[in-house]
Amino acid sequence: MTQTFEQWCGDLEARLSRNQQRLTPQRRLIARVLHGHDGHVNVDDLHQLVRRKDKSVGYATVYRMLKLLEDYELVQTNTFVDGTARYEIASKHHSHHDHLVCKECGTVVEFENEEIERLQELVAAQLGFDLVDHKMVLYGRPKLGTCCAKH
Amino acid sequence: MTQTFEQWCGDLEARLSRNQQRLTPQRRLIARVLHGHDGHVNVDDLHQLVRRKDKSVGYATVYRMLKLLEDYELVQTNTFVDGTARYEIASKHHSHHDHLVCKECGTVVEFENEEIERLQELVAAQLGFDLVDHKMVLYGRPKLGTCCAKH
DNA sequence: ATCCTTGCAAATTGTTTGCAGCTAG
DNA sequence: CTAGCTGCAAACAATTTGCAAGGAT
Repeated sequence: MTQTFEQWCGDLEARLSRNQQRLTPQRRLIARVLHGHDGHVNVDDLHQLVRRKDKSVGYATVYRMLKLLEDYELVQTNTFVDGTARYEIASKHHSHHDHLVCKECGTVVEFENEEIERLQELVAAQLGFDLVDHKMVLYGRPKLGTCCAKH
Repeated sequence: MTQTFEQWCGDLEARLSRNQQRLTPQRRLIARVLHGHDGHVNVDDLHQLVRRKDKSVGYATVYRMLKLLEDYELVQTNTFVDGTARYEIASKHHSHHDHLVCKECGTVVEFENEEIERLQELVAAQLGFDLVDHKMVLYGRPKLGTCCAKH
């Protein structure tokens, strides 16, 4: 279930104004670019993309915006590709997914698995916790010599 | 199933000499401290601990040693506590475990779950991969107001 | 007028590297 | 002697921060 930019940005604006913060043109632009991207952007690329629309936007603004979105849980941060932070939009209206990384070529595949999620809740419960969030990354080698994307 | 330091260090020495590398006093010391620690050490603390035994050991040596151990898969690296790298010994003789982090106080709890591991292999297989490795971190909030360790 | 936000540059943090000297084989 | 290893300091990369100026309420 995907969410339109307007909906997502509405969430953002609500959160911002609740904290007497503003949805400035720069922030809206960054939000739009991020929402349009298919995920796993790093800061550098995001900054580049934003600059294609507005040369004046600075690096720090992108970082600060991402931090905001992170705090508001409107993006999900990953570091599994190459250690540097990568971002994808997230919200309760987007269904949760996890990632599998190909050890051969680095391609990232997304997947969902209800069963595992259920077991994770169970495990947490057994340890005395309510499961709030989780990160799971699988690392695989492609079967049959055929690789996911490249080669 | 835990492994003695001697066994683990044997593995290390074997790997090293296979690559005409040496188990120097510094490296042995770092190995010993690391093996004695109960896990999730960061480089800084490890360096401190090592220095309590030998003031002369430098920061870079610790980093280089950890990289070695990582390459040889004799340590497992985590970054989930605060983003900086933390290490714990690992080997085929140590059973695999995953982590749950308390959102309240940051305490890390370890657990194992056969069922989830099986499902992970299944998911990978369905996507056309052989599962090589995985990382899973659960984030939880303690039930009943009682918290894991602190407070 | 106040307070949030911005871009820039400088600062910080975590980690890696170059190098001259040292050490084991 | 050769090759690996060390400590130190400098280099690096990713991210954060201080600050003076700009803009919204």
